[in-house]
Amino acid sequence: MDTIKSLGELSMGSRLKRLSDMCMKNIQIAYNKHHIDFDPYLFPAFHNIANLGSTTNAELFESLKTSQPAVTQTINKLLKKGLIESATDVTDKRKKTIVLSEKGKEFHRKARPVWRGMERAVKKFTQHPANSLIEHLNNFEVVLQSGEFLKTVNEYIDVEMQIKITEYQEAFKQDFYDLNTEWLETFFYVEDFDREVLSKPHKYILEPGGHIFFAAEGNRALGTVALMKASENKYELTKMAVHTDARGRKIGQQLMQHCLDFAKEHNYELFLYSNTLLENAIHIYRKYGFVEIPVEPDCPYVRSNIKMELRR
Amino acid sequence: MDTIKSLGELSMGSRLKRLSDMCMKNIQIAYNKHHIDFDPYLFPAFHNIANLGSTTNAELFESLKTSQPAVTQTINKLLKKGLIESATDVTDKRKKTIVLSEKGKEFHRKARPVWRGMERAVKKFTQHPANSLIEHLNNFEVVLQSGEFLKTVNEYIDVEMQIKITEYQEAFKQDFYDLNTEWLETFFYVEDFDREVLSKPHKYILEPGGHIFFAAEGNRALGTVALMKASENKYELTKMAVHTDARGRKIGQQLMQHCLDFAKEHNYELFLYSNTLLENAIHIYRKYGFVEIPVEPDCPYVRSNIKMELRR
DNA sequence: TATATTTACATAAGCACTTATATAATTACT
DNA sequence: AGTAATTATATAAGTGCTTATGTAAATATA
Repeated sequence: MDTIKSLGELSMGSRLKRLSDMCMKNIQIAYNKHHIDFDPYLFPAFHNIANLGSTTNAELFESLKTSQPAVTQTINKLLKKGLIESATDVTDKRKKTIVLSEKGKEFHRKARPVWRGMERAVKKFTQHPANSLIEHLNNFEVVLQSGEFLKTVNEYIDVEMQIKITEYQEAFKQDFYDLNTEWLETFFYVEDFDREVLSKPHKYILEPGGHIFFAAEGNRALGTVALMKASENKYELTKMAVHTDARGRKIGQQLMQHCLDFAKEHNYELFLYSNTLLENAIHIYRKYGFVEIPVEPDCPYVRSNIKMELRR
Repeated sequence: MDTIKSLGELSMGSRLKRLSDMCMKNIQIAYNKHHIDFDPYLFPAFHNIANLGSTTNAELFESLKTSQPAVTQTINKLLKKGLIESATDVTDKRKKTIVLSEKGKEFHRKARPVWRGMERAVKKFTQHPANSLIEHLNNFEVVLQSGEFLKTVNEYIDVEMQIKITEYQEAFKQDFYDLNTEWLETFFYVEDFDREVLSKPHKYILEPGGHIFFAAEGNRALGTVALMKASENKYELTKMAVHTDARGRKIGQQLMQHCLDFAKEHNYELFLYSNTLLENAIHIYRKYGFVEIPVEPDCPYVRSNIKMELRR
């Protein structure tokens, strides 16, 4: 027995509200499952701010079609979450200029595949012909209630978040530089020679016969690694870097496995330089079959105090 | 610029909520316009209680598919409005038996044409094929925002509430009795002879060549009037009564106009007995052309102190 | 038969909105 | 130029839901 459903067109308002609640709840669960700290109610406002670049309370009020206090309240929530920043306008002190914070921009990049997954799932269950609005609502409600929608959302998000290892591509040139300098800055410091090599991958890595790979989520590079030719079939595994907000997704290991497969296929012998400070990295190297060998006196990296090679 | 709309499937939750709010607001306006003191949010619960006859908190919880506290809160609102009554169950003191109050039943009868109008309007704008849920929502939102929905709802409600004057019909026999005794009880008292005549309209009015008319809203009689044959072409206008909760809808005047038209067509001369206490009634009689004439000594009604006839 | 568990309903607090109103800063008007 | 009107945003209080928890009555269990 379902009164609201059986009333059909007569309780359209309650019906829409109930469906909205169910929809929001499902989306919230999907966010949680993928460790996205976000609230579905904030989405339209956040998306709008991200799209406009810089906006104001009044502008959001205009495009969100809610009440002006609702906009103020939403802005406050986004501020509290640290996803946006606001400042009083210089020319008009009544206005507040709202922009995404660094955290907000980072979040936006991170959440994009999740949103793509959600959109695809909603479309799957709602983009089909029906003879009335109620019929559409009935259909959608069934998949929301049965858990089928949630299952599909999660599947689609997983697909969208899937990491693919790709060859070097020009679109990722800047990422190659950024990903590497980021961790260098964290653990050591970026030398001029690093900058030179990282900004000219063609000259220093690809043209001499080496390879660069990226771990990409959609069109976003989350990690990289390079194989630099040392001699005829000896290659140095280097320039491995993973984006900080992609930690825990085993991207380093996927890149490593790809290099190993690639090396085996082409009959390459691999070696690498590292530093004992980087315990996690070295742990992974060992796990994948690298063993420590003596560092030669003329080691090219000042920061390296350990050399390893792949035991075949 | 409409962010939520342009996001399409991606902001389905917010979209449904916004539409629900718009829908509820429109319905609320329609209620107000027709002087129905009701809240669209209460509708599913109220309808359920009316349909089940007697129910409990738990039963409503089951069929409304909301949270149990929401049911309690809704029940409290309905109690506050006096539309329902609740009592602790005799066999299980935890339970609360909920039934419509007299006011609730009366309201239910009164609101029925309004609901029919609302349902027809929603169906008009949502019962058509579309290729996706979003398309349906877009279409419905347009008519909600433009005011077209509201206009149609009001029109349809007006049609559903329209009063039609009908000949005597057996289905309204009890209404003929009830409508008349109700006002007699209010102003005077019901005599045995009243009961006799009102319960046997065939014997006392129709068979002697008289007529009975009803003012009906759908299948509900809201008012009645009779023309009793006094002599060959002289008829007494009598038994005029209008339901209390239909006051202000000019039902008395419609019945009166019908009698005048009918009398003219059949070349009847009309007269009536009344009481000067009934100021409003006498005002209307005068307005429609009745003028006071002397009451004969053998006046058949004890309660009448005034006699009027139609100046042709 | 006494205690634990379950059931039916109520209460409290929170959330995302709403309307009504306040508070500044800016613009219009005479 | 000084006051009034308008604009941009904030605050307060209310609404209809939610989840979490409380309370009393009925039922199960030992």
